[in-house]
Amino acid sequence: MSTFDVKSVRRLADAQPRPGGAERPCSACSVRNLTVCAPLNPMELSEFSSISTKGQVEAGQPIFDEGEPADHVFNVTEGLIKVYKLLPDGRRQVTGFLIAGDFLGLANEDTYAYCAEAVTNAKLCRFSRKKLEGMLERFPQVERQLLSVASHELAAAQEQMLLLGRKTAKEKIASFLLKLSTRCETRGLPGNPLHLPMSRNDIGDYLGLTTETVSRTFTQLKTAGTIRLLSGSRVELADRDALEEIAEGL
Amino acid sequence: MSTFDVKSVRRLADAQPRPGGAERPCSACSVRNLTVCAPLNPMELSEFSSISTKGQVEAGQPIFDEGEPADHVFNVTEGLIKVYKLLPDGRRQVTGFLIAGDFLGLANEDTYAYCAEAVTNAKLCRFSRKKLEGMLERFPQVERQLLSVASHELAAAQEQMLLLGRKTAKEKIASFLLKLSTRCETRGLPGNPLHLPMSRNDIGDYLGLTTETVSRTFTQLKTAGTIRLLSGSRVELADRDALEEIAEGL
DNA sequence: TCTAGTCGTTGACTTAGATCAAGCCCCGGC
DNA sequence: GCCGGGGCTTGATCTAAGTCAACGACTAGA
Repeated sequence: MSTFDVKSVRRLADAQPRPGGAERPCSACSVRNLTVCAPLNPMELSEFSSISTKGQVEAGQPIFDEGEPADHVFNVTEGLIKVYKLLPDGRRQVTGFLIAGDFLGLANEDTYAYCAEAVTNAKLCRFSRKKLEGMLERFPQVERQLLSVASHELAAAQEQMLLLGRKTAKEKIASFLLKLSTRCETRGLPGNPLHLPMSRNDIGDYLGLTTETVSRTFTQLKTAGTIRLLSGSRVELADRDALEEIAEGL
Repeated sequence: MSTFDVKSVRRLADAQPRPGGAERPCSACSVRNLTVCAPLNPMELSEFSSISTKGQVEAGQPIFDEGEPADHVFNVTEGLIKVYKLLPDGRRQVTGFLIAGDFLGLANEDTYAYCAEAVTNAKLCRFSRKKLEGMLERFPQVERQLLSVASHELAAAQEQMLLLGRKTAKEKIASFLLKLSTRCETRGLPGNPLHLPMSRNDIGDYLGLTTETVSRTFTQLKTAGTIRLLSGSRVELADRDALEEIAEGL
């Protein structure tokens, strides 16, 4: 396994491997059991890891843009990534926030259908798509895992459509906080209090709202005692049951 | 291959195979080259088809509901299916309209995460999930195809999130008409004039709008000469370029 | 042919959330 | 400690789309 970093290149997708890099092996990966690599045994993992490179991106840096050749796929191992699509006039829809263990770059076309950008400093594990596809024949369990990941993402996408199309601002915020909290917990990150490193604007673009409405809704929930806004962009979900009722429109 | 129909049962998912049924073989299937079966050669197809049953559903009949055990997956061979999710108070989000060649039931949980219902009389090809999973080991090209289908659906889902979160009513309607039109064309169905057998209400629930707004927006586009409303719930896309500009917010 | 019911259209009015416009707070650099 | 600037919050106002209500157009069945 080689390494790379993006101190000097604009995009992680363009970064060249740094062959001599000393890095923790995949077997010691913090998200070992959460990713597409999970079904591999140690020996297989070692072979599989030969096509991967580890890298890091600084907060605010793009990883790839919509329309670029989709040459790589990634595993997020640390930090927060946002994925979004744009309209010509600049309107933006954030389609997902990715955390440790999430897979990035699943696409069937030869170009990316969306942009990906680091929200915080982040670390990723990068695979050449071409090499990965070659590997899949030898490791069908990874392909199975990819299908499973895609199915889960599809279910999540449908849930998000329900949110975007039919929920009120309050319901959207409550759903967002709950889903992110449980997702963090399943990845070994603190779920309550919950860290929200993304801006109000990012949250708005994820929920189909404006910054102002996001802000107002947070204060509303705070005033009702349902959440508490802490320092360091942290939120405490003070009354989870209430949030759950709000999220479902009850 | 056996057959079944749902004259006497409420749900296609519950219908029992009718072993003696005389049916066209899979090799003569109208969507042969559009579905997950596409990568199979005639011999493989014949073996593969042994686990499938063909069936039909009448307009308005459910195929399965959210939360039911996800025992089957389906290929739509004829007609129109709608897929949707509900909130406890009845608000509904249609997450997709499926036509000939579409795959239904992709899910990774043991229960369906959404409801599926026939909009028009429809024909489907049904597979037991358990048997299908067993087959996948023998036919990795089908698994590959499933991953490809899932990736495409994921990209479409992200496109729909952009629509739901950030587009205006007019942009939503224009995007909807264009996308459905091209999708019909790739499946060998007429794309212009376009048949819209679903109700205004269904369209609204797909686009995050109300019936009234859908109706008003249609008249608006009609008045502008961009579309023409024909008899038999058909729409002519009179000015495709204009529609495309509207859809992208230009 | 009449009738009842469903779906679509149109109009009048309301409203959730957007927009516009200040301030405020917090953090980093000097 | 003192700016300076971005992000966050709050207030005032506006508007796209929702709601409520009526009516028209098909369709299916008596």
